[in-house]
Amino acid sequence: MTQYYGEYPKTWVSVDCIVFGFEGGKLKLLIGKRKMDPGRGQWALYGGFVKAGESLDNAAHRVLLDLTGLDKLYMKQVGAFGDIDRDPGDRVISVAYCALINVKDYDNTLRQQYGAEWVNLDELPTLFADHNKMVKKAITLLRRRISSEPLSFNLLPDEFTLTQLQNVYEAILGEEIDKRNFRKRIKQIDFIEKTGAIDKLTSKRGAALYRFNKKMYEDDPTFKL
Amino acid sequence: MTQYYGEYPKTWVSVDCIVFGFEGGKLKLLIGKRKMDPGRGQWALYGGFVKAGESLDNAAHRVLLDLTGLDKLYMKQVGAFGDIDRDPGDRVISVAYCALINVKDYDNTLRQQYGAEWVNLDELPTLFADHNKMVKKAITLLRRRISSEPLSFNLLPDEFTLTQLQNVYEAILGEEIDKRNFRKRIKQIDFIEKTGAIDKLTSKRGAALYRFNKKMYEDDPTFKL
DNA sequence: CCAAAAGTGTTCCGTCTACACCCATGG
DNA sequence: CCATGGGTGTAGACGGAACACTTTTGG
Repeated sequence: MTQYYGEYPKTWVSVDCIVFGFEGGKLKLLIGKRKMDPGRGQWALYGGFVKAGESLDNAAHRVLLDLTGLDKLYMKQVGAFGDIDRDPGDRVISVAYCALINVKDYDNTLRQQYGAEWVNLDELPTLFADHNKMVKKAITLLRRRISSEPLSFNLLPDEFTLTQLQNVYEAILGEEIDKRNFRKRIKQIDFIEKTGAIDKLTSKRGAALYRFNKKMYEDDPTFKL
Repeated sequence: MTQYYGEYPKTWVSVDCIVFGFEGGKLKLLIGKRKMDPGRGQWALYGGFVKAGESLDNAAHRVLLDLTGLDKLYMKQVGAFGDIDRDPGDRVISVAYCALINVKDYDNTLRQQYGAEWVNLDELPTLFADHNKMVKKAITLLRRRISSEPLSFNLLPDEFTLTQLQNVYEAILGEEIDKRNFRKRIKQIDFIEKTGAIDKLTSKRGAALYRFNKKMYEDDPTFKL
């Protein structure tokens, strides 16, 4: 059957999905109770074993769909975690993936069906195996990338106010940003465009709604916030 | 034997080592002819399968030592490559690692013994499988990290001239840097210290030698070049 | 009428950039 | 004596940081 590598040992390889969400000015993480031994019932990232016929990227998408119903997310690899004892069950190499969504885009009924929970990042419980380590690395990457990649828009509805956008940046960077400076910088960015619509939900006065123009971004993907 | 995950499929997992070197103002890559089918005789990164009892990090170090004699290098994970057809032999997931050394620190006799070759990065041949893709990603990471991590010193002898240091930056960033501005910035960095010695090899006048003070760096690892 | 969030400019300071000449010496 | 690489300072532009008040309107 195997032509070439038959003599070499194989290993279990899994993927774990780190799904960040945003709501109420806070960054959250999607976790669930582990449904498998060992560690059954423990809080954990959504993960599963990689099948023979699927790429790592595909495995990450499949696992997330199977376990949470979430589909078609933009996912980015965080890295491979390969310590011998990282998994208490057996030697498993795991590749972590990271995704960002707006909490409201994940239907609550669906979420409950799957038993998924949003928890504030600053109130994160101890997770199964080395999952906390994975989350930590994902946040580091996120912080590094937020100012040069248009990631924030994944965490917001299609139309958003500048205050919401600023909240995302503050949540990810973990520090306050001056409102006037922030808005000044946003104005210079062509691919964040005013829609003309007004949001009346969050304030009495109403706030202008903006939109991320993907086409315009792809034409000129250079910016610095 | 296996307690928990017996029903799940296993996969071959390998590590591939990207070793960058620096010499004569150029960034180089260490490659060798593949000694295994398929692809025997093709240029390739140094790689090998991960054993049951070793972590990914350990596997990377072992493979490099076994195949090149290089030991105790600082290695950083580049990422996991998991496309189904990335390896023409069979389905293998590979984790790429990256290291930096000074070409002169790799004894030439040893190098020839192992059949390793330094090739200029801008004259890189087509490598086995997706190894070119790995190298590309490693360079991207390197560029991103060079200005906030003291990586450059791995590519130089213990004592180096400022011109050499500048050459490293230029080779990695792929652009020319103004000499005066570069030296001005270096002067502000405490952990790059003048040794007092003079290098008379590369110029008639002689150039002051500098050294990376690791302790000082660890005391205050914040800098920006 | 007042609480709550939206919106708006200017000044200052530090940082980055551009730029050209003299120095020391081995051959 | 000259070719080669080493070493040095300044002025102007630019960008980031600090900072406070007015507007709108629902309740």
